[in-house]
Amino acid sequence: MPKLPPLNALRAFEAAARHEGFIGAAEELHVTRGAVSRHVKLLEEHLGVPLFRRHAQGVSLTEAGRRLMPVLTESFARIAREADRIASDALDLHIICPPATSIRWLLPRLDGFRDRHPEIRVRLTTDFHCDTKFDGLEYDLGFSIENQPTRAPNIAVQGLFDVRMSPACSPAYLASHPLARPEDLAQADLLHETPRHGDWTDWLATFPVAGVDPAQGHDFANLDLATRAAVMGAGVVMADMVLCRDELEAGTLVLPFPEMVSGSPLGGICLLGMADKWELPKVRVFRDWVAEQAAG
Amino acid sequence: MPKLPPLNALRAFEAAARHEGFIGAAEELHVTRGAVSRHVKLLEEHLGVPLFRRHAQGVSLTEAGRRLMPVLTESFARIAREADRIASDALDLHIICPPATSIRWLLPRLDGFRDRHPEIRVRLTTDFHCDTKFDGLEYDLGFSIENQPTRAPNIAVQGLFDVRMSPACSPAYLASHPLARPEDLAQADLLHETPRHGDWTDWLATFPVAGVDPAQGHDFANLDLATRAAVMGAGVVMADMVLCRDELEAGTLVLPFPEMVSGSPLGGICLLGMADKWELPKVRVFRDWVAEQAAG
DNA sequence: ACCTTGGATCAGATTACCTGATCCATGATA
DNA sequence: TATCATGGATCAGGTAATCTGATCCAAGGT
Repeated sequence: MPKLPPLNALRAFEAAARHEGFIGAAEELHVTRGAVSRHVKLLEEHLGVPLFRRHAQGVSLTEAGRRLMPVLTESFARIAREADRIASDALDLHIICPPATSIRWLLPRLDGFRDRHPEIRVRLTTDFHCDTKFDGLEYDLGFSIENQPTRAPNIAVQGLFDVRMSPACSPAYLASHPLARPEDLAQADLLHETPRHGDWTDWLATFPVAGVDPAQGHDFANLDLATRAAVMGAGVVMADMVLCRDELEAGTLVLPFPEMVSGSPLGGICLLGMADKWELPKVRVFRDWVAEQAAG
Repeated sequence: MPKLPPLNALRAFEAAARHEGFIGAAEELHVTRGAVSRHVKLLEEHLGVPLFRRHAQGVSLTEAGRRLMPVLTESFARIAREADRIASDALDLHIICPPATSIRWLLPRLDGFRDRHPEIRVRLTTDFHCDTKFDGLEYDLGFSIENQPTRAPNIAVQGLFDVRMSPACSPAYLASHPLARPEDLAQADLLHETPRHGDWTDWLATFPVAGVDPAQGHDFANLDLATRAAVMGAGVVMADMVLCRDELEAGTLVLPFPEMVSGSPLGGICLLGMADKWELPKVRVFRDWVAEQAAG
């Protein structure tokens, strides 16, 4: 098992070797030359070999020193580079967001945030398991669909907008599959997102409709895909009023039962963050911007 | 300019990451878990990112930790490996010796030393510039041809044998180039070693012979090559009685003027060493063995 | 012969580090 | 469900490693 020499002595030696003198190294390390001299001597004693030849003007490497130096220079540079990258990543704003919210709501607006705050580099991770994954370590903020506002005391929450759902389909689908009454949904193709798979169940809990099997229909990996399938006329999706606003305004999706929009029971979209980071400038600024977007 | 985090903290983190826990790391580093905890915390503060996720049983790496760990593991291993090699080389006995002495005297005897002291690994460097190169840093002992026994006070010297020189040639050369009297050397092909080029001059200073031009003849990179050229009948070499003993005993070289053997003025072969290492076991043992070989 | 440069060295000050005790959260055990 | 075991966090206090700053010394340059 190879043993590691004293690391600070290695660093002093490496600096001295690079500067070809102890004074240069001392300046770089913000210590006196005596300290560098001591470190080098310690390392030489540890290894049992002289690493420098001392002459009147500076020092020069011995064979042993010449072998050791490049290893140290490269290793230290590699460590410093990686540590720097990690530290600078920590300055970025890391956000995690579920797929549909990410692709249909956040991403289209994010350029606006970047324009307003070019100094903050936003790094968005789109993943379904936001709420369970969110522990404040990897991510500064997380989007989540919550109906219980209670969480661990160190997690702060900021509500954005309610989840308001209603069945939606393309005008073409509506023409070929008459949906005059809610009961007609029993014959319709229901479109689901698989990970939650509760959208239809939740809505039917609010608006009980006899004869509709909430398990029937097609499954999609996320709500965005299900919605796009609905636009293409594949069936009826349980559409979120906010996330599907573009399609509803453009008329590519229509609501057969516009009066039957479920409200808060299904929960609301909110932002999660660690309580101790909640007021960091980068977090604060993003929270304010998101709140503004959600209101507008 | 990337900045290097505290190195001891990096080492503690690396060990903790490898052991997936602070206790294992603490044992490896021979400290308490509190110390490891402190180091890791320090590093996390330095980088501004958590490196571990703490749970009840041990810890697991965060994204940042997962990026940092392999860099450290590899770098430290590389440093430890090289440092170990350098340290173990320091245990070897490093000797520097001029070419002719090396090839004609030391090397043939060295197996005998290895047999007697298999625990000492001898590393022989054959190089002309022994005496100037020898500073006790790269080499533990150096062979040198000295005529002035005074050196720096920190250099110890041990005489081995005198340099005793006399012209020598092959029997065939002698037959075709009669060398009845020293003056006949004026017509002979003199064989020189180039780096010193003083062998004939020195000998002629002891035995002045009218008409002989010490610059005339052929040059060889070292005395061994010149001697082998003489054996092949190329001319007359200034042969060392010790280094050419084999050829003289076998009769492949003969001395036209056996009574004209120069003595101590040309100096003697000796061993050089740093005074402070002079009595190290490995040095002592080698010195004794060389003295024995020189006497025998 | 003088001065400048650059490393070696030492006593004393300072800092970083380690210890060892205690606390706390979690998951296993009964 | 209470208890225990495990493993990390934390803190005050002591110790050891490290740094400072003065001084010394050797080697080149002028």
